[in-house]
Amino acid sequence: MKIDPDNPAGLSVQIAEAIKEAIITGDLIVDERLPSESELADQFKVSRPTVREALKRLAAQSLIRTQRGATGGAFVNRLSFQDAYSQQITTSTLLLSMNAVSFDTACEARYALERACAPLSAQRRTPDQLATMRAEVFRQSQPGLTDEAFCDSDVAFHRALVDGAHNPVLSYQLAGAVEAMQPLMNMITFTARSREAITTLHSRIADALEEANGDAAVAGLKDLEAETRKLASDVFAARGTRSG
Amino acid sequence: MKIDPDNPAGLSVQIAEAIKEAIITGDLIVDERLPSESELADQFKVSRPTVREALKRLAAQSLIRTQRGATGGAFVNRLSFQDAYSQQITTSTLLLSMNAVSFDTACEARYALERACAPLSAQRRTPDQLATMRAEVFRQSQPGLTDEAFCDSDVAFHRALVDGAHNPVLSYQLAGAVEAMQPLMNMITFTARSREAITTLHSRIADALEEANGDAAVAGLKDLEAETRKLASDVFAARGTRSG
DNA sequence: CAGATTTCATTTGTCAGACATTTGAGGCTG
DNA sequence: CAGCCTCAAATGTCTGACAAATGAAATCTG
Repeated sequence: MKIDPDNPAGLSVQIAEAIKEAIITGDLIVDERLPSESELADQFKVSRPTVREALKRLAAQSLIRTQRGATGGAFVNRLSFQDAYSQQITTSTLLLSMNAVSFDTACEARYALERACAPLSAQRRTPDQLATMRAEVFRQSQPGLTDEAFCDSDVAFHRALVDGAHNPVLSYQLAGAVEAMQPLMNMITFTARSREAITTLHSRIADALEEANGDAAVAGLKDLEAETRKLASDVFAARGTRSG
Repeated sequence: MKIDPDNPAGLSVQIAEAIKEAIITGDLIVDERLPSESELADQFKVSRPTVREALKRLAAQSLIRTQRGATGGAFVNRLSFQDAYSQQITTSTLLLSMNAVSFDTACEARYALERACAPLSAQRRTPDQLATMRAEVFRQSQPGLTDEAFCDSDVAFHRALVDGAHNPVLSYQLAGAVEAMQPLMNMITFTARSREAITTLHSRIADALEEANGDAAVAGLKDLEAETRKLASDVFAARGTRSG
């Protein structure tokens, strides 16, 4: 772990990188305690605040956790799927909102990824997950639902579909894609008729998964993608030029 | 932006969350300059080092960038796809290495996601991307290649396939899945015969993309997945029980 | 001697003030 | 007008200090 005081990147950045590297390479293993801030400051020949800034960087990425008290200190954190989810969702949301990603592009990506899950989900979905989807379909058919509630239900439906694949890596990867779409979806006001079309397609997809028919589920998702994109293009067209 | 001094989470965490929220909701827009550290310290009624720790947390997530000098300060950063890539790769790599994700699970996820790209890539891949794939196939067929170089070439091949879909959101999502697999792939020593099988399948997939035949590309990827998993199970079986 | 209580050392969290370094802006000079 | 210089503003870093949390050891009590 060598630190160059003249490196323009900054001392705390270098220290953070060094520790991060040690974690990735396995030099520091999960739940291992790092030296105390004072000891690290001595080792790296810097002051304690500088070390602290480095540790904060790592804590922001859930790479370490800190604990106060006599036996406290910084510990290498086991990155949970839950932590990874939330990081991914934040990153994806910002990426989409800051880079003027078109609705079509995001939509295409989302449904392409979901179609990847569908065959697995058709084989493995639990009765519980199927029930969740049915319940969300029912909720979506209720009149008087706000747009926001409809979108929430939509996310819950798709989440159950993805989780049905029983592959945590897939679920993790898709969490970002599905959730990050929500702000874009919320820009759309759904008419009663368009809601009905979507709900019907959801129902069809649930049927396909119940019958363990992966191909039918994929086909249903394709139709749903087409419907969603058509709906969005209508909305954006009606609003005039501000579709960016 | 209210800060509770008694909140056990810590002041710097609360400040970081408050600013992050302001960025996500759009109260702070891209390239907008935040107040100086001293001003923030006054606003939040905390000391400057505390503000700094909060800013470092945000910088670690590429949410802000800092610049020294007279016109310097902290600016809201436009999260680039490049930044998002590297964050995703780090997160995915750690997630896989720290949670004992089985090779099968990771492999299944990776190929499921790639198959989602294949039909799009078949329609849109540029001649350049096709040439990259051909070049990597050629490189893989060279004798005397180290295992590591073979894996690198494998990643490059699949990267070209994914980028061929010309959907930056898909590329971003898959970067993590493909790259995070590399450490697991590197655990495998490839025999000459298994390399040949993989290279042949790569060639077949490139053919399918050249002919704009998405179905054939998907079929090729399915065979490749089967081959990879068979290969891995053989390797792990040969090594005895330590296949976790 | 066993268990409960108190004290204490360790470590992180926060603060205050200071100096070093970078860097653009404005003024000065030729 | 162009080039150089000075200066102010802001971040980066350091020193030293105190507060708060917390587990462990020492002490007290039955």
